[in-house]
Amino acid sequence: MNASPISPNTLMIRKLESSYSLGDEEKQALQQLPVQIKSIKPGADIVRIGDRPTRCCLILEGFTCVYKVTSEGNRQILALHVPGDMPDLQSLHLMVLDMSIASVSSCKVGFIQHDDIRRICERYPRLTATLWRETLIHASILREWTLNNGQREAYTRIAHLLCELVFRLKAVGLADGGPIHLPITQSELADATGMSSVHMNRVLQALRANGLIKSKRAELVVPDWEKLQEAGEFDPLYLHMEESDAS
Amino acid sequence: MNASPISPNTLMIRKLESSYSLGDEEKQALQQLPVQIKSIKPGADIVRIGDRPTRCCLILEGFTCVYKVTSEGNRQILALHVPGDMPDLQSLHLMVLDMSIASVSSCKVGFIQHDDIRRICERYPRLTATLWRETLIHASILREWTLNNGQREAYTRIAHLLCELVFRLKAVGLADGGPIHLPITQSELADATGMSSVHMNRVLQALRANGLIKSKRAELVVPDWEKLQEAGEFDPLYLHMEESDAS
DNA sequence: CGTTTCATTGAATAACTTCAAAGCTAGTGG
DNA sequence: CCACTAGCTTTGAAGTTATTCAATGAAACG
Repeated sequence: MNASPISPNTLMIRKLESSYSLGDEEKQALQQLPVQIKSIKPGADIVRIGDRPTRCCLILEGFTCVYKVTSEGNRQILALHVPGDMPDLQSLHLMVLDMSIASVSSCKVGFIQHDDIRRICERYPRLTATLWRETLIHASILREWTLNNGQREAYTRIAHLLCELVFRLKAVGLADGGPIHLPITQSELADATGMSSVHMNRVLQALRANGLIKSKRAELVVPDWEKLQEAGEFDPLYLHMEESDAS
Repeated sequence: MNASPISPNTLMIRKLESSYSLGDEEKQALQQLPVQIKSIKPGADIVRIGDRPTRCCLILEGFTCVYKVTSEGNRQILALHVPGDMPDLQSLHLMVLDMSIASVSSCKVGFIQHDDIRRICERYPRLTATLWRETLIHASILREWTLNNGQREAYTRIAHLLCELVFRLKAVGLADGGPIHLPITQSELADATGMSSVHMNRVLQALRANGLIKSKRAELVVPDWEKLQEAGEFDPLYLHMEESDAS
């Protein structure tokens, strides 16, 4: 289905380039980064809170999530990542991980050594800026999530989350008008939006009843994007795509 | 009360140094950054969503918050900042602001031109790392907030938030064992934790009844830190203080 | 074909919100 | 110095949203 013939490095470059222009030298440097590829089963931890990583990960196929758990055992999903994302760039500068990352679907992940990244960042400051920017965009997305979870009622909240996912998948070519492969359970969506899975189920039914989505298992269809966007109060500004920074 | 005789630059350096070692050259460069100081009334916007800032701000006195508002007009506070914090470093790399920043109390803010920061970052890559790190810590704090708001019940949630505020104020010398000057209204605490101000009021009363806090107006006393910490399930790992990165 | 995981349903309960009013406190201007 | 005002806190009662528990149904996997 996503039998992508492109290399991990090319995927990364395309993603970074999609919101920030890169020079030829930088691209070549990225192209030569060693990437260690690993396949991961659904629901497995990739890195854990408390770890002191010596490498960053790059999502190649499938979905992953960032999460934390309270002492009562309640899980909050803090981010969902799609192919091209680098979820733990922060470990370049924060020694101890303050969150865990797990696979949501079965997926392929590439690992890049911190040392390798640091080396090319020293040489190409523009690359530093690009990676910094990537972490800033993740922070912006989390701000929107926090607004969403804290201030919007369940119906709007879920519509918003679905809008974001579809939008981001479109950006990496994993969604067009047709059915979207979205292997995320209702329970996981519930953990991401801070609600119970029972309520998630009921609200999804309401969205379906209103014709905003069609969904079964791991497949999502959005018959009317405008309508869903409106229901979710979705404004993609916070994703910071298509900004050109010529400074 | 906080008649701090130290300069804005020194405050910034101390804050950055408190979690990351800086060389003499870097410190000197920071020391020479031009800072434009401005006094701001309570409840005033400092920068607004949609702006394209050409400078960053540095909190010198008082409290500020980052917030976003839904189209229904509900406000979510996404961060609270204390003196020494730089809330919008992100604007160095994201052209359009995706959030607003407002004063919570009356406060003093320093403004530093992007160009000036970029100049010294180019020259001292270690400084780039330090500022990047600062933005990453803010992101980590937001993750904890999102976990807190999404998964913990009101009582625990508020205890947690209060723990964090006290902890961060201690770190910049604005809290010792005694009464803490905390000019934040219950309504603002409610907006930060995603609950109604009425409920916030009732839960604060419960915390007081249990002897975890004493509070009136803009003053907070924590009679038993251990107890409050336990009630809030507070573990300061996510604040990433006292990490030494000698790499 | 059995097992597991995920989705769906109903009913009872709990947590929290909303609305509306009243009480406090600090600051303001006479 | 006092009365007034504005903003913040507190209270009660009713209503809503969402949770929990427990069970059933449906699809995927080996």
